[in-house]
Amino acid sequence: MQASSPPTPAGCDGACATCDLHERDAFLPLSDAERDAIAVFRSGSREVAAGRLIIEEHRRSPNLYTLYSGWAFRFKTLSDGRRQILNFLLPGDFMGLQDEFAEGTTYGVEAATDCTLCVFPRDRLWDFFNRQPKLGYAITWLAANEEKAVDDNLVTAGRRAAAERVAMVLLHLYRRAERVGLAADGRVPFFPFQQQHIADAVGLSLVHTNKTLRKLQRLGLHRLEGNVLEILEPHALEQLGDYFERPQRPTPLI
Amino acid sequence: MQASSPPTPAGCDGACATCDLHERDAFLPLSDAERDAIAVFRSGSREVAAGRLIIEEHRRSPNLYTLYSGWAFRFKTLSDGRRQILNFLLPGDFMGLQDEFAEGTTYGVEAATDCTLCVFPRDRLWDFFNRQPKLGYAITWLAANEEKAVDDNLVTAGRRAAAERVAMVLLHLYRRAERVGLAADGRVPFFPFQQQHIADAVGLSLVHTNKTLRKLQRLGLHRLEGNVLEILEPHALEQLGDYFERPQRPTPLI
DNA sequence: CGACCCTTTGAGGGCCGTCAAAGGGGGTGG
DNA sequence: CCACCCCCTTTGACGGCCCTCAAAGGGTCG
Repeated sequence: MQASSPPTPAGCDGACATCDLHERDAFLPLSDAERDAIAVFRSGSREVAAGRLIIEEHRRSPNLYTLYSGWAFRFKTLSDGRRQILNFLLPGDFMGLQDEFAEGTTYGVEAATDCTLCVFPRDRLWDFFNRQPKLGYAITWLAANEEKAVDDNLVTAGRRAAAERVAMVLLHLYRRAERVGLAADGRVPFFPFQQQHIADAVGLSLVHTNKTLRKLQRLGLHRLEGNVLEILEPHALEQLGDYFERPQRPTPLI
Repeated sequence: MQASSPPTPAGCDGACATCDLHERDAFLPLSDAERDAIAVFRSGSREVAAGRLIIEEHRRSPNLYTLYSGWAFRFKTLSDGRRQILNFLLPGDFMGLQDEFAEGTTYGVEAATDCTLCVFPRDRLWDFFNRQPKLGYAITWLAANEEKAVDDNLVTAGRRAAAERVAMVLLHLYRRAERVGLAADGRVPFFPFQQQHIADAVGLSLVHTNKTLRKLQRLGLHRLEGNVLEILEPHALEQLGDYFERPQRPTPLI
């Protein structure tokens, strides 16, 4: 099941001016001056292997990151080991802001697949805002957008029944993936999450998550086998999860 | 029980230069130029009675707000009426950012007590960022800080047992109130929430929330009667809720 | 005094968690 | 090339936490 892996993404050559992520229509176009400012802000890139931590819980990260390729997730753990996934990270997502303004990091970020990251030193953030208010505005946009995702997950964990939770998270992950070209035609060809991840995201136990996934699959709503996810009945999943979303407009990319 | 109400706060006279919230040491001091910029951004003030909506769900608000006085909360509802409270709002909190970047508002904000708000027209936000990058940075700070609160609530709803949830939310509300002078010495003299609010915040039913509150009260951890909340054993509540937090540093105030 | 809202308590059941163990695929080492 | 091991998935059994239903208690307001 772990055998298939996505085609290795085009590496980031370190030049933001030729960054191919910016070409995608999921993201807002940038002026040359803005690209230059981002290049100045950026200190380099970093590779993190699947399963390793990008940001450690309870330790202040000296860097902020943009996920350039791969899948990751943000999480918190309680002292007895219970883990809650807060939200998922896909290419273009910005991370590390929350602890800019706190005493210490309060969450961790783990790479679900091999990941490539753009690295931004935390201590250049204010200078970046100052030089390019428009990009500061863009970062605020990204922060607000991430909060919306956490809001949705909170409603899921707090108020949805098991089948509703699973329906919602499958649809959410598919749509996020489709938006950045990691899925198409109802199919995520390299779905990187195990059932434990889904359980940790929606607030169910692993066993009950499995039973619920099987139930929805028997109903023909989706297919999750190996690491291929297929959304067979998007409308039914929407209905079941009470989860309707308009297509997202292009977002900024730092 | 609804009889006692807090002393009416000093009204906002409309001049940010003399705003008394800024004097509190919970907030970062501002330069005169910054206060002026905020005054230009601000279009007026608004009063909302307890129980009324500040921001309506699914409708785009033309304004952003800072809560000047009172208690409020942000929430989402599912189509069958189930409601989840996302986070609580106290004086100094900024609201409305999330839908700046979305198609429509995806959450509502309700006043739990009579509230006074500073009103900021949404369409002046970019100009505000442009003129005062430092205050744009401050808004990002506020957004990131609010996301941290939602993160915590998600862990609560997703992974904590009933008693843990209740312990955590009581402690959280007390600390938030204490920080802005609405509580002291383990006592919140005008606690504005009903058990239904607590239930909606932690993801439990009203009945089970009541039973859990009574259980913790019998154990002597807290007292909640009428609209007075007393935290009797903060250390025990921390331990039970696995919820430890360092005192928060001063935050920006817009 | 009655209506209404919120709180409180009890009864019963179902959803979901925990425990346990088998199945299956891939990787590793012999 | 095969055997073994490990990780993940799957299924069953059982129990308990929490939800729903129901109704009484208490305070406030008209």
